[in-house]
Amino acid sequence: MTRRTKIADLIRTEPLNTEVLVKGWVKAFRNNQFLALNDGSCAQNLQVVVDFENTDPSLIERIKFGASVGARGQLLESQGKGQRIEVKADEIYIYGDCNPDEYPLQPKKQTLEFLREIAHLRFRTNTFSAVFRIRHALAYAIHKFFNDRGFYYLHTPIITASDAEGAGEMFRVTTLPFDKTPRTENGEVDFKEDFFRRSTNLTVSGQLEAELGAMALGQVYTFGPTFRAENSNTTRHLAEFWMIEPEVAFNDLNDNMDLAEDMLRYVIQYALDNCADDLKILEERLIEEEKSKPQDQRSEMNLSDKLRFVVDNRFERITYTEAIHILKNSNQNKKGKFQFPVEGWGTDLQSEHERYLVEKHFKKPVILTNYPAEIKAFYMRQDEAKEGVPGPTVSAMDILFPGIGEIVGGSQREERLERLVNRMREMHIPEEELYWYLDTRRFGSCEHAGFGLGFERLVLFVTGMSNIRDVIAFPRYPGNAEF
RNA sequence: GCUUCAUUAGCUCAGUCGGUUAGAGCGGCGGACUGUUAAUCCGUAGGUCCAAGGUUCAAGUCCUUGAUGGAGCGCCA
Repeated sequence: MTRRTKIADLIRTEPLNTEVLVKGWVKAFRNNQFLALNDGSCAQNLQVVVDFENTDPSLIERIKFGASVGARGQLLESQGKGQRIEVKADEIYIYGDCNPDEYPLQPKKQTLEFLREIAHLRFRTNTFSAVFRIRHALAYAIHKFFNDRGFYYLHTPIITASDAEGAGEMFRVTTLPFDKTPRTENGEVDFKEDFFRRSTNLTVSGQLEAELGAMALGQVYTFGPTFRAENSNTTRHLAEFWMIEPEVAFNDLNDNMDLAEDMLRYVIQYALDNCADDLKILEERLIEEEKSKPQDQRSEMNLSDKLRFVVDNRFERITYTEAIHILKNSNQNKKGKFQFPVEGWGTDLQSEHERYLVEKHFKKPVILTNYPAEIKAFYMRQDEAKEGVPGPTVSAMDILFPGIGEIVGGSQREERLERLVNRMREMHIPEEELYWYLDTRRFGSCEHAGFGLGFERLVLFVTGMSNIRDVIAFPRYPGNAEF
């Protein structure tokens, strides 16, 4: 009995003139004779040559686009031009029929919007199978990067009682009945009756818990799902997404930037080294897409050039204050071409400003640092006053990528108890609720830093896809939790 | 949440100034061909023009409201 071989292995080892058994799905069936088979193990299809004169016609009839089939036969050098090897089938097996009358997928170009509506089937397209193989490779590369550097993978809770993380609206987690919620004497919902005996939510960030781990394990990272109940309708936001959050004791802002930059460069290089075929599929897709765009909107670099460019060049590092200066003096601003004119120091940058810095001015990834304290989170380390900087700043850093915007947000953390508590009071963050966080500053506190990397934004960049809903299997966003 | 664009065959789209019976390509189905590469060739079926209301002699086409989808903005990773 021949054992099944994966197509990727056959293509790699090419065991010519041996009997093989392959199983997969029909991608094309030409001429009643040439069956293109894909089993998901790689981007390439394997050609199976069917001896249509000596095969039961009722069997051949069932070889339809999308059907699950198997073939047993000799692996031979291909007589045709498009491929090196092929299987000359002695036997064809039909495992699952696929009625083309009802099957929504067709062997032709389909819009991403249409495929999103049939996300349960879109894995079967070349584009999405490539995206999800690359997504896997990137996830693996991230674990490898951190593991090789002596980081510990820390699983932080998905359900949290703290709503003080300040990273956005949260989804409530409860087992209380909606029709007759238990009430206290004051008429408020009585969370003492709830599952956890208190109000709980889905996490918006594992950072605070990661900091706790870093204060003993030294270097930790999280890689898990994150939930934001914001009513965000953009190509770069999801209600449920995956985030990587390293946290390192004794690191300062510069170490933090180095770590983030090394990591991004490493994982992108990993994709270049290990996902060439899949990247090629996506690159060709992009080239086709570009053709329908007006000349001035076409990008100068193709996908692999863009990735190599990021790997080969240091990111530009500038302070928020310097960025404001560049923006104010830009021709774009002077000519009034920004929809939002660059205001004075202290307000957050609009995405058109970030895009200008990354895509027009520096033409490479940019790390913006030392933002005004006013517009950043309470836990970020307060900078010493500096000449030429109009107001208090914090040791924050945002990494901006072309086409994506913010891909990483991080900071050196405020390790000085008194400063941290003062800041929390100013920002009305309840100290009692975060006593455990403050304990790290009470006992053996030290300099430390970390950041959050939006995994889907990374996948977006590497795959060259344009909507974040197309780089996660089953996207959750306002009004949509299908599948 | 705001702004804006779209919604016509299974899919992608065309449909002129409001005017007769709404078209194409791909896909499907039937057939031919048989070393093909999104095979090719011939034939064929397929429509609640997103929904409701309105204007008009007449609406796929104009107006109002709503639904869904895209893009941009805000919030951020």
